[in-house]
Amino acid sequence: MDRADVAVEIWRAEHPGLDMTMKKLGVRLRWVTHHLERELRRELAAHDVEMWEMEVVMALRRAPGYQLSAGAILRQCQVTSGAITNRVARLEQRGWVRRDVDLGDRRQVLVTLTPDGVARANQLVALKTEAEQRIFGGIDPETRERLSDDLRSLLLSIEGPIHPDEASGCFTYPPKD
Amino acid sequence: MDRADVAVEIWRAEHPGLDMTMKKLGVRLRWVTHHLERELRRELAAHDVEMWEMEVVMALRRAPGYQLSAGAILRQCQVTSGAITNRVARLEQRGWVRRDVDLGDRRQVLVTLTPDGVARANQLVALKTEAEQRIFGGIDPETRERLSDDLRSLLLSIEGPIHPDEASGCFTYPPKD
DNA sequence: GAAGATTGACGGCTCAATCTTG
DNA sequence: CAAGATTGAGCCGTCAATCTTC
Repeated sequence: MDRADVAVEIWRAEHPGLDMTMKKLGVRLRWVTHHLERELRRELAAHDVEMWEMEVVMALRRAPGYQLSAGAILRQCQVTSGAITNRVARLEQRGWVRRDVDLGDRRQVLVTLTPDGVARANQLVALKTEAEQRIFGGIDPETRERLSDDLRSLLLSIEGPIHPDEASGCFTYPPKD
Repeated sequence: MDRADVAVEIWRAEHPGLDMTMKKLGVRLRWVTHHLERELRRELAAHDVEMWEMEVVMALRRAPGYQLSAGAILRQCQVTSGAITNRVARLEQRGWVRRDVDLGDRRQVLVTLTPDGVARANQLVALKTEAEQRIFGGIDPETRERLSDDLRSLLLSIEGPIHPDEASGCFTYPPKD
């Protein structure tokens, strides 16, 4: 009997016979994700890092040359362009990233991790891994892999496959609304 | 090849042999949840409702007598007490809820759905169900149920079982931090 | 003193408007 | 005109301090 079972009990009483699988699935997804983020937030807070810093730094850490355009960052972080402008500005002030105009297309701004930024990013990888292990370590590996595979199917059904070739488009978000 | 496969490719290249299951699991969880919330947000926006309104109203809709203490709402919505005070105040202003002092324990405030609030809540149930079907409808029922079951195991391993008897404690959040 | 709710300062995000470049 | 980034206004959440009631 988990949180989702209890939550849908009221609906089952009102509308017996209805399939509650999707409702339960939604509740469980939200809560597990919530716990994961909470755990990560705690881990980071102990090292004076905040979630938004990690999101940007990790996106750059994965990029070739530790460099991404502002637009590419916003697609990975799932926030608006205004938010990215502010985030990058704050990171620049702390000396973790550098901002340059793209000479090929002067509308774009290229954000690059500084050596300090790379060092910081490498710390964060470890912290993130610890948080993940603390949250996901409680179930047996078999269940964990099945879960990951099924979530993969679901994610594919929502946003379709990602082609690794189109490096720049890897994380592009569906058109707009 | 989904978003998670692409994202961990850089780590696989740097540290071959490492188990990436947990990392992928984390990425997929966050993105699926993100899509679910985005879909729900769009659905609600079309009816001039915002997420925070729905969270509070739905929590009350499920409660016996459509009534919950401010603290109970806070535990279901996963926000701080200050946020709840504001949310309830705004809902009260729109006439969806009523606020009364608990006569049994005058420290507590009891929040109750008004008839207008109940009507509104019933609309929202339908909207939420539509969003869920749009997000979860793309995979076969078998996978969906397995996914729900495995997430149940994971959620139980994180927060333990919930006893339906302790009605008031159903959604209580672990001590503090 | 502890628990529950409220308040206000502050931070970060969204949104729309604007500017620049293609 | 379209695309990318920046700006400022407004909203909402967190956090810490405060007040009331147990």
